[in-house]
Amino acid sequence: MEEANWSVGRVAKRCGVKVSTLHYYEQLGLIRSWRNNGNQRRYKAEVLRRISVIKAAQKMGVSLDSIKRAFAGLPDNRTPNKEDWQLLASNWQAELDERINYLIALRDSLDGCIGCGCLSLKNCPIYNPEDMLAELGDGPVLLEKKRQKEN
Amino acid sequence: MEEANWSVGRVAKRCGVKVSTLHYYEQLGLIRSWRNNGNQRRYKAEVLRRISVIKAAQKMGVSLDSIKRAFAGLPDNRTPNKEDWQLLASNWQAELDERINYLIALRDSLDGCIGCGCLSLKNCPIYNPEDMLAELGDGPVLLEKKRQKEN
DNA sequence: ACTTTACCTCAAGCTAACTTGAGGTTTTAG
DNA sequence: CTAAAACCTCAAGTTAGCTTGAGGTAAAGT
Repeated sequence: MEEANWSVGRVAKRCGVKVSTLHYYEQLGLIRSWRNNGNQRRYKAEVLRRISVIKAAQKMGVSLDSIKRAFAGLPDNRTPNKEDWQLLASNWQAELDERINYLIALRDSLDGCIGCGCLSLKNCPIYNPEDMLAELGDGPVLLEKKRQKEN
Repeated sequence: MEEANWSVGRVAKRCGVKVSTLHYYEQLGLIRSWRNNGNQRRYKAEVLRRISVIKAAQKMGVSLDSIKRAFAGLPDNRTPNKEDWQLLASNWQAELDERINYLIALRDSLDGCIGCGCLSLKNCPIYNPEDMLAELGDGPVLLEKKRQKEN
């Protein structure tokens, strides 16, 4: 019960996730632990921040895979510190901005459609797949697509 | 090749979806067809609008299940006409508004975090699960939750 | 007529992000 | 010391929204 030494159960409770989720994250390489004599997982307090960053990113619609790559890009694969966090967050924020803009665009064309009751084959911006909305992609996956193009 | 009589392939091409997607939607009861002599699916042009509504709703983050229930709520389970569409769209738009607000709130607290580099256990609005973001729920499922409460 | 598309059904597979369960061990509380 | 609570591993199940494949039929082009 020392401060520096967390069991899965405690971490889970503190972070509001299930133990199985922590197992899963560890399996994916998102968090790390060492084992005590009895083969039970032990964590540094650091893991709490790491999990919080994961959860924050997920709320933004970032995939675990993407988060993993972001972490991997940090020097020494360390848990994000202030500066790291700022960098990650601003990247994800850019993605978030795009998603918000996409949704706003969608909402606005919807506005038009509600006004006009259109959905006529030719004119409706929502009806037609080839228009401006299409260019914006599928929202949450935007950053992914860009990254893949860059490779 | 008459106007009133569409094959799956034609519908798929026109709507920019795969044939298998149409099979799938039919299986879910989202669209309907009848069969010709050779047991092949035939559709009314109506189906195009229905699929467009589905796709538009999906872009807004509405689940197929939710869409199905929305359709089922229409008189006679008909394909949404202008007025129906206006009703559906304004419901979904409300949900969309909430999601946008949620994301904007998230982005803004992120702004703060980028500025302060916080993520201290006590203060950060993103770090703590119990704060205002939590109240807003998980975004895309908002409408679902509400509906379930109402039942 | 013939050949290439297009279509059919049904089952199984896929991805993400987890959860559940079985069978067994370790810690902790009293 | 003992019993309950927490932990362990590994495989399999879950949900959404489709896609893929196998094995076979129908329609369309030439």
